[in-house]
Amino acid sequence: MLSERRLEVLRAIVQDYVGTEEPVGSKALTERHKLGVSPATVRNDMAVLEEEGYIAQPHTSAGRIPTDKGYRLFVDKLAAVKPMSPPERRAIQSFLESAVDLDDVVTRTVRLLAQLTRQVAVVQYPSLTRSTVRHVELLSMAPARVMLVLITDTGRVEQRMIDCPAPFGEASLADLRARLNSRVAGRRFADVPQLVQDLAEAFEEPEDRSTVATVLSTLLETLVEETEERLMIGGTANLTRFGHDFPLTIRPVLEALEEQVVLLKLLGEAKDPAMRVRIGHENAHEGLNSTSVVSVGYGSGGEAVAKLGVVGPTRMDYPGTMGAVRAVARYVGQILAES
Amino acid sequence: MLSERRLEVLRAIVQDYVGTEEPVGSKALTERHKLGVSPATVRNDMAVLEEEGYIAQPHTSAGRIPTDKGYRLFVDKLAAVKPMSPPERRAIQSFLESAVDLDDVVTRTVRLLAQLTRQVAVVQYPSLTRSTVRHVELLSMAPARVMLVLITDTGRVEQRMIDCPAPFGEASLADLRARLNSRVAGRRFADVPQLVQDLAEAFEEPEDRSTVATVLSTLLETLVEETEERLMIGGTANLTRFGHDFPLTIRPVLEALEEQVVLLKLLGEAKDPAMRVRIGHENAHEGLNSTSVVSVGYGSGGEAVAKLGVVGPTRMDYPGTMGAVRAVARYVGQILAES
DNA sequence: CCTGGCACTCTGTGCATGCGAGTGCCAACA
DNA sequence: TGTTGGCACTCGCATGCACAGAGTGCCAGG
Repeated sequence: MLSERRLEVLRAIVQDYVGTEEPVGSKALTERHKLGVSPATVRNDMAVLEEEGYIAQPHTSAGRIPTDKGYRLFVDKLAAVKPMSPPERRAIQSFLESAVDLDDVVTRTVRLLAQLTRQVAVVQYPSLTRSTVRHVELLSMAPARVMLVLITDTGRVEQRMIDCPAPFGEASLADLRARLNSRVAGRRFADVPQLVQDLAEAFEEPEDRSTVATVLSTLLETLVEETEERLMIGGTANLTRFGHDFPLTIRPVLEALEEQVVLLKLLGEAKDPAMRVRIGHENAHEGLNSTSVVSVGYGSGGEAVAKLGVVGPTRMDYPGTMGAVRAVARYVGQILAES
Repeated sequence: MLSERRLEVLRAIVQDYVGTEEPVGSKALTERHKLGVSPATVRNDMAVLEEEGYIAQPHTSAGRIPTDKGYRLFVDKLAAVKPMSPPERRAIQSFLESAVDLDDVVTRTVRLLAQLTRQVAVVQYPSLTRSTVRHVELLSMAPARVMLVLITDTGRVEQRMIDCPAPFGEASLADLRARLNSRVAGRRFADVPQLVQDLAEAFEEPEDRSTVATVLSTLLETLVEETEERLMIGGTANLTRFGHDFPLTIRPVLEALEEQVVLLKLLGEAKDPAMRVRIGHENAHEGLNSTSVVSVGYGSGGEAVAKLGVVGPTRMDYPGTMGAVRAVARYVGQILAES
């Protein structure tokens, strides 16, 4: 175990490096921080820290910079999440409150996150599977064409066109609509395909209804699959603040940001709503090995319906970023619960 | 007026510079192109071209690069739009055909454009104002809460929640819905607010209906305003191919790309569907002074319902880019017409 | 009007040099 | 044992300089 002072030295190195973007040496450290010891002592400590893999030097005779492992220790043991100031909180809340619909909430959240953290923001749309159904609607568009509209308690609306095998009367459509709603309204979305399946089996009589119900069931499943993964990103201009060598690092990051699949993995397992920090090589995706991802779940109730987070250089202000991410997630949750 | 050969020299300079990204000199030019004259002659021509402002040299004793004015001449007089090859056309068509809904069409179009041109792609959603209404629906969500759902002939679906001043019976809702649809279905979207207004005035009887109709009218107007401007971008990773000095150029471009308003202006006046090329300083937005924008309208009928285009360095392959943009626009139009 | 030749101007590169920041190690000290 | 000051050493980086290469402008001759 590292001594108290060595941890203090590590903390100082991380703080200075995050601020200056330059390798930090022993002398500069003792000048900027009140460590109460001489540069020589710090040098010894640094040697140990380097031995243990927490810091490294880019070249011999240069200062030290934290490694991924060093940042990890910093995040786990040395840093406290920095809470937002009351004015900041008010600003967040009022900015989010003026959103008119779900799209707007997400758009605003992305902007807000990007501005607060000065990094790239990623916000996942509230998951269908973990929302409950508020309303299902069937609209007759043409004799054999029906549009299905789904509305969730998080305000999300999805629609799909259905081509029916046979024309469909307005009366039977109304009947189906009523049965459908009485079955699924208020239920969790994940259960809906099964509920609809049951509904289909309950029919014995007119064939067309049962076939439509079957079509519905499969349609709902694909709908869930397809729309599960929507997300929105913003603040990509902040990538230019990555660092001096950034032409090399920025490209794979931009590429990764265009891959929805990668991003979703990035935000982490959707189950747990806890804040999660992935540092450098802890990210599975290779292009993101020099970035860190701070993500957290948000939701209207106690449970997370989706995730949001930011992507930035490993050299980032972790306490501040974590504070901002957490605060935004909290307020988005509130807004969704109200709407 | 410039002589035939001088135009030929300009064309050669543009082609070489676009290919190599390096200033092109007289000797290299005569080697790579069969101009039939000696380097010295080319030098004289270059001097004239520079005098006229079509080309410039970054430093004394360096080769020449085209100016914005040079590219403009090239695009207007010297370049023919390069048509896509049949296999490319087939690929475009089949890729777009497998889209399941409007969102998917737009997403795919963006990807396609970005891949084909290797530049940043921008696609505007089909305009509400210039579409026609296929269907309007009113859904009762709660006693005094109604959801309005709009479906256009381009497959676009928009919805808004309405808080009614007083509870609203299912019967009167159905009545209103029927009247509404008979009035607006098949009409141009731009006319809808007025039509609904007329509908409201036609009512004399139950007050609630007329108030709801009024609410509807204003709601529709704001809906149009708010949703007019949706667009999607992609291929930002291609920004890294901008050039050596790109850390300076890329930032304002990324910033501009996040400003919807700027982008919409960028695509040009929505009225005319003709292909448009804006080169360097021809772009009003300062951050885009070193980029060119190729945009064109697309639509399901003969008329443009929206625009799409790409943003790239002024040093781009104009014939190829224009060919790709035009082809994609054409096929997107087809797909929309079919759906 | 075109062409070859020539002098001139830059940029980019390789190389030697000097400076400064930072390190590692050691001997001395509490 | 842990801390400290001192000292030699190592690099990275900036500077200065010479040189090659590409390109230009201009001029005289065909």
